[in-house]
Amino acid sequence: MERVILLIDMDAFFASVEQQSNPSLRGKPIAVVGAGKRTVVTTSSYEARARGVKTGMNLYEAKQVCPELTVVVGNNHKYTYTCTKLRELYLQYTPDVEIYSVDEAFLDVTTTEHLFGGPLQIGKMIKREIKRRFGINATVGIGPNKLIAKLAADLSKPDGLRWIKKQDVPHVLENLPVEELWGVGKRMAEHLGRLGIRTCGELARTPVGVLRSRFGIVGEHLKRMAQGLDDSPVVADGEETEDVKSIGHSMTLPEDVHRMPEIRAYLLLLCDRVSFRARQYGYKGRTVTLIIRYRSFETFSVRKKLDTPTDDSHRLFRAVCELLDGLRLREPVRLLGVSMGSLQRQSGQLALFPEQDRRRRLLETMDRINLRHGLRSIVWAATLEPKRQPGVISPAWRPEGVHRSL
DNA sequence: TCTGGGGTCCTAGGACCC
DNA sequence: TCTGGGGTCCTAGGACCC
Repeated sequence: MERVILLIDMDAFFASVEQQSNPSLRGKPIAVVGAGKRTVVTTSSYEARARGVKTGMNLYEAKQVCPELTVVVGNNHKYTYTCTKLRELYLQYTPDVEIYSVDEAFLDVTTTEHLFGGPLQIGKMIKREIKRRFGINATVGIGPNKLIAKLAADLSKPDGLRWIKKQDVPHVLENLPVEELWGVGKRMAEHLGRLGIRTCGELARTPVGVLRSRFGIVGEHLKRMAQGLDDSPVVADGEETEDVKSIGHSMTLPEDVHRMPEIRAYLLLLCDRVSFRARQYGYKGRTVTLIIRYRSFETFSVRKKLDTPTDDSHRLFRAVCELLDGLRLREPVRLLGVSMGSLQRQSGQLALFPEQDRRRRLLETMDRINLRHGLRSIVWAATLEPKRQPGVISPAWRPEGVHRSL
């Protein structure tokens, strides 16, 4: 059966939520940012976008292009709450709801659309309900697969509703610039441009052999996308079959640091967060990555593989310190990151040695306290030193309970 | 006065084994 | 003594997404 997929995409989500909860912000150019000094624009209202404010700009830049800009420090709780409520709304139309990010969701309505008068009707109803309950605009894209649904939304936002039917796909794609495709960024577009390929139509007509020799496996994928083909399923929350691949945290420090004890203190904090999350998800990791960004913004990473997987913050920390000790830092450090990969599901077996068992019980106790009384109620003494204001939630965040593989 | 944070996937070179 | 090639694992980096 031909599939019918909806993509619901909130318009300027964080900014819209802020304008809704504070009426004095409505109709004004606003930007939602993190709490620290070294922050960037996470989302800007359409009024701000019209004046040139873009996601990723630092505050100085944003104020330059739009002096009347109102800057709002983001409130994570509002966005996560709204996201959770939106999910409940979507579930009224189909059980196949994939929360793709905090402000985007795919709905597979193939088997339920007839109950509601068709895909466009569902799109209209969802838009109306979102407006009524939350006061914000959403764009709905509809297509025979996720790729086209996403494209339909991108082409009709803000406050849009568009259905690209299967038979219309070639016509829509013919003169569409390749970078409009989901997965084709600036670099790939430049690459294709040098081959004389600028539109999806041109890309679709390029022999697959040419693309494969140039881009490898990605080339075959490009050709399929340019034809509007995409088999990827809508994966409902809780139905994920794939495991998480990596867990990491990074932070831009309030000030550049060069003293090793300070660097280690930040790293212990990061290791604590990473291993805490690994334990919550029930994963242990073997690959440990240390990410460093210098004051000059030069960024690099070093990794090592452990003999056995771990979810213990101090084992992780020891590995990170070994990586650090192997480096000669040439500049003050602006950002530090710790990531764990090669994850495997925790078997839950008892530790071989009593010492490990005691350690595990200690970690479990700390985790319980932190879960009950709020994160970082109890921490290792060495992590107390560095202070940092929380930033705005990443748009890729998903609410607890709908995160994959929990 | 500069430039966030969470991920996934792919590539390429070197080590090592058969 | 000198020659080969395939496969896998590991590490570093980059493109891309929200």
